[in-house]
Amino acid sequence: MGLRIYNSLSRQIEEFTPLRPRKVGFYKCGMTVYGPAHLGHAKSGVHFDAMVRWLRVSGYDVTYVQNITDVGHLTQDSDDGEDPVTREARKRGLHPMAVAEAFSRAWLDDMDALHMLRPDIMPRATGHVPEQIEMCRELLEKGHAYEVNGSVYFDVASFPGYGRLSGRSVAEQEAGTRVELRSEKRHPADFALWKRAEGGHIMRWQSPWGWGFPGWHLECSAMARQYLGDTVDIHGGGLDNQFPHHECEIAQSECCTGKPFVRYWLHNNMCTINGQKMAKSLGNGVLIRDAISTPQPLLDRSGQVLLERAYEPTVVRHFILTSHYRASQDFSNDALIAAESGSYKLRDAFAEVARAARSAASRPASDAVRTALSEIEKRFADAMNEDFNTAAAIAVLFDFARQCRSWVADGAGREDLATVDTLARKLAGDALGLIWRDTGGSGSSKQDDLIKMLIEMRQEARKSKNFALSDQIRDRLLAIGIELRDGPQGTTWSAS
RNA sequence: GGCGGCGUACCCAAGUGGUCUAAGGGAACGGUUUGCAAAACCGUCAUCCGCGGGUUCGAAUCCCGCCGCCGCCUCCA
Repeated sequence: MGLRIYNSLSRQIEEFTPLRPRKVGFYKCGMTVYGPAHLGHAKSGVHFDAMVRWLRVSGYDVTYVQNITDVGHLTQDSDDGEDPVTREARKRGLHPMAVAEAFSRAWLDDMDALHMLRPDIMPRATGHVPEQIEMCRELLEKGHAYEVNGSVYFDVASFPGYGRLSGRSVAEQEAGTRVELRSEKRHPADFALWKRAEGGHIMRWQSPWGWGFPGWHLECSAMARQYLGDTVDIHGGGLDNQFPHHECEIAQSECCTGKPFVRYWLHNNMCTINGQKMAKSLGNGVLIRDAISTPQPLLDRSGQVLLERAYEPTVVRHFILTSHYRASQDFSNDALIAAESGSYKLRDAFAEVARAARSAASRPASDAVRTALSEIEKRFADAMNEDFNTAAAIAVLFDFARQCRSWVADGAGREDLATVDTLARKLAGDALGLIWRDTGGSGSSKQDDLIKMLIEMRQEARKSKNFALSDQIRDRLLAIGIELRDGPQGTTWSAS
């Protein structure tokens, strides 16, 4: 069975067929770099990362493009308001590009921590101004845009498809929209392709219409076209960007190229924390960097606990993947604790297989193991192929982990265990990006040797029934985060 | 006001017409194991899927009504 994905455009699950066989052009709306990334960015990023990983594991040659918005994204509406990057720069007394640079790097750090694959191309809006001007020019030429006082607006009335993605009609919207006075636009739904730069505007470029800067929506159309061609296979982003951002992208791109812009639109749902929307006004936003490294409990503005402590990045990732990308997900301390216990169960089972694969005796490969593995792989693929059901895929991993334990306990041979280990790395690691922090025990460092020595001393104490001493060794190691585990094959340990 | 989504056990969360007396995880409880623990393993844990109707041979899954929660419509992943 091949991949089936939910297409926001048709509102149903469709079989996935890329434009060119085995090749996928994947564009994801990246972030606007005026602040550090929060858990919402993590949810979106992790889910789209899992999709790209799965496409690649499935044999597709994916070109993954994720933009960085560093100019043009206005805080108000398309013809008024300030660029948030510029606003942040003013607050900090920095150049806007310095702000963009700082938060771009911070975002890369967060992505890396959560084991998101770096996009193949991370284009920036400011680096593609000529392309945007060119697109603007084409749209004017084709009669889909008009210029007013140095700004260029897209003429929504010229594109009958406008509203199809988000299920709105321009006429309906007019009724609910606040009356826009003193607007230059012909129609309230028209949006800016190019904005005239007023007096003190720092981020500005020379254009056929004078000094100005590009509108937010235009960058994605221009950059997607630049790197993926007129039609991209998959375009992803947050549900909150479905309207107006994606709607506007479609209008610009299709009017410009005359071709369908996107074959499959994918939208991830939003997240909440303790049942509430994360909002600046509530002071309950949780940054990725805090979730994975805070030394103390995270509180909201009213002193309520958001997260008791930090969680390993892979635990955060695991938690995100236990819900579907189109479902909303609530972050809470309890939920993360539960995810942590479960995630470490997988980690430990797979680590044990890897360990056993190095030490087990050689033995002819077993048909039973081979059959079980292909069964696991099939169930996992079925889950992922059904609109990237990562939650169901993780459920398969738990079954897999249980079997791993029993193979090791039953003394499976080195060859079988190596095959098991390879599959575990493929499904958990390559496909889902569940790559846990090294818990030690590979036996190569001085610390490992020391712990090994203490374990041996504890064994001596236990043999001579000196339990006071053996327990003391165990307890004191635990106090510094090293947990001993006694098993039939001896004692293993892991460091937290 | 307009548009859309959701409500599954103590918690998280899959499943969207029959294989569902509902996956998986966490917690809890009982047991095996252990010098004692931890880990691991086995077992128990929703006859039922917000509530009330309806359609159907058959519904958690479709339709209608109600209640509750959330999102979008202005920037947000």
